[in-house]
Amino acid sequence: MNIFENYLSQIIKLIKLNKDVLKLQNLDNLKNVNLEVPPAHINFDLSTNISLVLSKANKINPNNLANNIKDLLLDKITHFDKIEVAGPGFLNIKLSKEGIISNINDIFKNRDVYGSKKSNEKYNIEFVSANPTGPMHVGHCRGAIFGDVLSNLLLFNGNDVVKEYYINDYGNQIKNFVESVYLRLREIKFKEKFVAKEHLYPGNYIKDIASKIIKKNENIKINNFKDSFEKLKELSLEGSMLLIKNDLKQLGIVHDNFFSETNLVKKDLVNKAVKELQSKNYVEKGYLDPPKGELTKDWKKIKRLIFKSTTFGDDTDRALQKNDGTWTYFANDVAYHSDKINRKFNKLINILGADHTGYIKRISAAVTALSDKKVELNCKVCQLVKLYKDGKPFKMSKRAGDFISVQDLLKEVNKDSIRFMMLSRSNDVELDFDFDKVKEKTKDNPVYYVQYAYARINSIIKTLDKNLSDNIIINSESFNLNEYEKKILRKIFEWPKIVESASYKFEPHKIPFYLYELSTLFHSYWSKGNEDENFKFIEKGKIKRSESLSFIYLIAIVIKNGMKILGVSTPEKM
RNA sequence: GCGUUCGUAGCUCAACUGGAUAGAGCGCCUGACUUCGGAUCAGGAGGUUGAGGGUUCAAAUCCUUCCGGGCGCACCA
Repeated sequence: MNIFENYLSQIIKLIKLNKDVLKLQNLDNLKNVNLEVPPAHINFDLSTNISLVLSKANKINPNNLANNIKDLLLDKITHFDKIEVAGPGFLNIKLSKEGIISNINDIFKNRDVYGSKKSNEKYNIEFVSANPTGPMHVGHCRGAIFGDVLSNLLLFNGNDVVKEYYINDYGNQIKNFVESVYLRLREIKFKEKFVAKEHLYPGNYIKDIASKIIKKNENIKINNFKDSFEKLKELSLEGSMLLIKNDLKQLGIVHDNFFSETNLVKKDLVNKAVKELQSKNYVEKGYLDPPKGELTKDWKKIKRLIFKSTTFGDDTDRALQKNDGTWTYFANDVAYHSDKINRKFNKLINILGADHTGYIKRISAAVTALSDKKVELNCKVCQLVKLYKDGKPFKMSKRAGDFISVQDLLKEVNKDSIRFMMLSRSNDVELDFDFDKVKEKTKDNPVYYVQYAYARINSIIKTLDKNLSDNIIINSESFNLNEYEKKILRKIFEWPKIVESASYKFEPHKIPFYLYELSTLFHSYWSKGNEDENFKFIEKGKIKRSESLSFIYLIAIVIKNGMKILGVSTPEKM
């Protein structure tokens, strides 16, 4: 339980007990009451809107109520030292010395898990799921890191999390990919010239995959594409997935499960899923209207199986069968999600690229239908990454094969910078990724700024011949905080709140922002010593005040916990 | 046309499921290095939160109508 939850529950308990004294009849909207960090210019530790919320429901003056609550809290909660009624009726609270020390000790006790909030859900989080037709490019990077960090965040809170990659190894794109490998194989073996056609993959990595296949399978039959397809598909996919897994590994991402679309079809899971939808009466055999937007050439009016996704708010019903009667990509995906439900996950998360926004309604509808509204599917969309180099936009073209791969990126920038940078914006906003900035080792590059704060802390600890895992004992007799330390402490107390809101809305970007702010406070705290001797931490190799030592430790604990969630290293020296 | 998403300082973005005087970084201006590591710090200027209307003690946040940008709109994947 964090500091806010702890005190809020105490406050609410007291209000309930003293309902009559406070002349409150209606306590229905107590859930709207919050306890939070006051704005920066207000010199208090906590702030609550309780009298504003309750005065409305009970039609009484918020200021009078606030004063009554103030007296009650000061009387009953020993950790509260001073309370002021401010603005329209906020209660600002200062903690007593015992309160502060008790909360600090709590942090030292919890250490690695400080900030986590116990939760016990079973999550499946699907991310990356890049087509297995080649290595990853920069565009995949954002969703990959977003998904990984979100997983870390949910794990930090004690949830059960399975990180999953859906391999789209079925359908036309794969066929084209395998054909490209096939032609490269013939190029190597029969010296046939590879003729680049529109539907084929031009990249050099196809050659690499082909030559690896030949090395391992000298006698592979490639006389006829149709006959060798199955075997070749298996080998080609092995090759491309190896590339992708290597890219992911270098970014610090490891999936728990790779789920193959082909297997889904082989195991007949699609039939089963469609039958299940049919039994629930969400499928009909009928005609779809032609698409509304631009005219499409190949549209045909054919009777086919249709999922009635409009029942759940989709714009139009969706086809489960193609013209030739085989299943659509969507039908397969329905089966995949049905399988997730059958594996007893109660929370599903999909991380998608911006170009899949239009897909969310139909797949959510399918999950709702299949689970009888019991399982929640949350789709998070990562907007585009715009690359900049030398101040100019850097265009990519996948068709021409001149896209920037994750490998290209890693050649220039380290993993830590990439991860931190990719999370430095909310996922639903486009992100400018500037090659030059991300290489800088200055304040312009926030990852170094945060790492540097941590390294500085370590340099102090080393000077004192101490260890970060040491137990800090706070001497309550002489414990006295200066203004900077009070500011820092409030920030430290805020950490659990940041974790909570980041997990609640699936918005991991709040963590880098917070860590940056915390680091700012630290660098400023540190620099006070440059201006004023009295603020130096160390004198003749010894710590001057035990308070400052405990603060350094607190900051280090939080930075470490935060960076661990981000999957970014915290070097002790830089 | 429909859906979706965004619009906040010159630029790039925050703002904790409606809170107090809307905050950072960059850029610009001023200052601090025989340094407890300057990969840093201190200070300053900079705003009608795209526009109008509504809901309420309280709106950048919710509703509504416009305006503008992104993405999507096959039975493809």
